[in-house]
Amino acid sequence: MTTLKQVADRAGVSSATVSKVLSNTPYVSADTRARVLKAVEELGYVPNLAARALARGRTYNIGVIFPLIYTSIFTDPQTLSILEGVETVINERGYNILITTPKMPVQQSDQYRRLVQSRYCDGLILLENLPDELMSSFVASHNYPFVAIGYQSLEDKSNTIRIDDYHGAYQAAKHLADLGHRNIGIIAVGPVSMFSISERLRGYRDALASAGIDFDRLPVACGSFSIESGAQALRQLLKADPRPTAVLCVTDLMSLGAINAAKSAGLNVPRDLSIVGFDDIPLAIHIDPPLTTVRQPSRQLGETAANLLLDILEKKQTTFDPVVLPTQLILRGSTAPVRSA
Amino acid sequence: MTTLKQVADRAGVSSATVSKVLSNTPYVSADTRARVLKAVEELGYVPNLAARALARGRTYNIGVIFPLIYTSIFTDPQTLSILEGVETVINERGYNILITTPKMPVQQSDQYRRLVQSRYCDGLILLENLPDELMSSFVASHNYPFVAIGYQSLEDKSNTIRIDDYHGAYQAAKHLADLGHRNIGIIAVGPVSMFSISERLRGYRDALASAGIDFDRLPVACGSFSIESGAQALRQLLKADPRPTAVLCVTDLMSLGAINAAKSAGLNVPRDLSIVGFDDIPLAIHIDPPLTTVRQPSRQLGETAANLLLDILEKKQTTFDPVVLPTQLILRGSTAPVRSA
DNA sequence: AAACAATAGTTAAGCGCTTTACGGTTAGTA
DNA sequence: TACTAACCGTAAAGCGCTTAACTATTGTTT
Repeated sequence: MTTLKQVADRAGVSSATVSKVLSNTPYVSADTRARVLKAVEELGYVPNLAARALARGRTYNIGVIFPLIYTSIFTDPQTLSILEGVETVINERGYNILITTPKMPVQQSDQYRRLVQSRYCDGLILLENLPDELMSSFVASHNYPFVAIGYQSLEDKSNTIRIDDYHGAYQAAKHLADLGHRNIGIIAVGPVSMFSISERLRGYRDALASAGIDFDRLPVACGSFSIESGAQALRQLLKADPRPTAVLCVTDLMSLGAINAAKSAGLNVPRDLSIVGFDDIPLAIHIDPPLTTVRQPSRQLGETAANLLLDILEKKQTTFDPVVLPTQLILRGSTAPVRSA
Repeated sequence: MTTLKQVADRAGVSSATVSKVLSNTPYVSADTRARVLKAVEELGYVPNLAARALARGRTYNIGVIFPLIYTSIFTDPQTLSILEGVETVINERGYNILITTPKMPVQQSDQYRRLVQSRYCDGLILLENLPDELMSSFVASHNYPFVAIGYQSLEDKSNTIRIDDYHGAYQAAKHLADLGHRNIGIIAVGPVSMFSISERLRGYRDALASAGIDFDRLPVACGSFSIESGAQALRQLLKADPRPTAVLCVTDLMSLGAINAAKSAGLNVPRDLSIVGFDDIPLAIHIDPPLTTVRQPSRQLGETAANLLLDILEKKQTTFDPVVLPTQLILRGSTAPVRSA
């Protein structure tokens, strides 16, 4: 392994000078600079990042902590889009990305604690969606720079970025109400409580209330994010009396299961049953019927989070006010007006 | 931030002793050990990993390099499963995982070179699937420990692990031939050439040859991994004369598109057209009709790769012979006997 | 021509940890 | 009892890099 010293010897300068050249510090003559760069080239020198990290007090690592809830984050399209956005920005801006997916309870995860306490990263991006598993306060108490994606309950709620779950859900529910549906089944997630899901449910509730529908009298079934669990939930909802004419589903993946189950039960979607999802996963447009759903800018969420964190680290700003990205109702073929009985 | 020195002072010993305690070196009295651990506890001490890395010459980072081909790796279910397997093992065994998805051409990617040359990781896991973008030789030339997932062209082909694309494809094609299909369309991927895809095509070719079918006279269309591209490819195949009665598709995602397109064209799958995929993505069982496909143990691929790499790093072994994991044909509803005209 | 500023490069002190070499004890053995 | 061997703990060097502090040179200003 070539070291700074070897480059310095070859270029006939001190190692401090080489360091200066490599970090673009001013006050190095063009001639020296050239000699140094030549030596670097010839020796194929690349700085030892561990040494640099120690000396500079910065690792150029960004930690990404995405707790796994029901399933691996690697099977959840939304989380992946976020991750994709994060990865792009972090790498473009010259940092490394270090991923951890601790199991619950997060606080007891070795990985998690190791990462936070060893300060092996310059900053952290947290997926903060579980009221019982909040990381921000712990991380903040270590004076660790971070950005939380989701909801968090620090006093000031700063450094948080999320999508507008509430209004997205509101629109979805309003859409069904506008189509004349009154008897609407809900597919939620349980028993683990998640901020985003609660907000979506709150959106449904308020929208339906505006249409004179009492959310609390509606049939509710809980899934666990998977397609299959959505199918099961729908089967359960179909037992309700009177049978729902529409279903609000808090995630797209479960909507797929619901549509399958509805078809298997001999129902035509949307004629007999309208279904609306949430997320707008890439697949949503390819299923039959194409899914009416709420689009959320997941990739942008990741990009923004990463950019904000790096801006903070690079002192371009200190903290930032909560950012809320808008959602959008996408009308496709899985919803239709209620048929008069 | 608490340092070793502070712990040492509090425990009334030298920092060397603290270091010994923390690394379980023998010859420390139970009493001293207890005092040290107490001080560690009280101060909430956690070692600075950058300093440790510098002193030990090991970072406990494992780099994962998955080049992005047509799309982000974050949208490819197979890659994700591999990643999931890798992540699980790496974290369980106390390492950190550092992910990079360089754009092509890989060799010119800054991220890629930075990671390889700075030796910031103890070892690398490479997704090696592109003949024109081979990384192993470059990495090996840096004396960097690595494991390649896929196909690579180092002389000895050691330290490679992959699935049995050839036999999986062979079985898929044989299945169609056994059902009486003679006129079979192929949905491949192009124009970028990939080892795994070539092997699958070779499997098709040999199986069909055994059944007396000349692969070269079969209609072929190329997609680009996405669902939509699969749909387009199928539309193209349907123009062939005579129209194929079955389609072999090199990936499941494109099979989904193909099924959709077939339906849109008024064809019944499998009655009018049999379709068989490759991968067995989670969704395969949930579509209509459920997809006949070839299952590959992607997660296990990732786990094995990670375990082998760590074994090498921990000197449990040096190199290993190529590992080939078996594939399995999964019969579902998208294939049926050919109808006599 | 004196005073100062800007430029170019060096020295040396760390960053926080690991580890070798070594001194001092204590126990075991002949 | 003397000698070895196993223990326990410390001092100090060093991993490879950065960066203040410093010297020396050249250029600029009045």
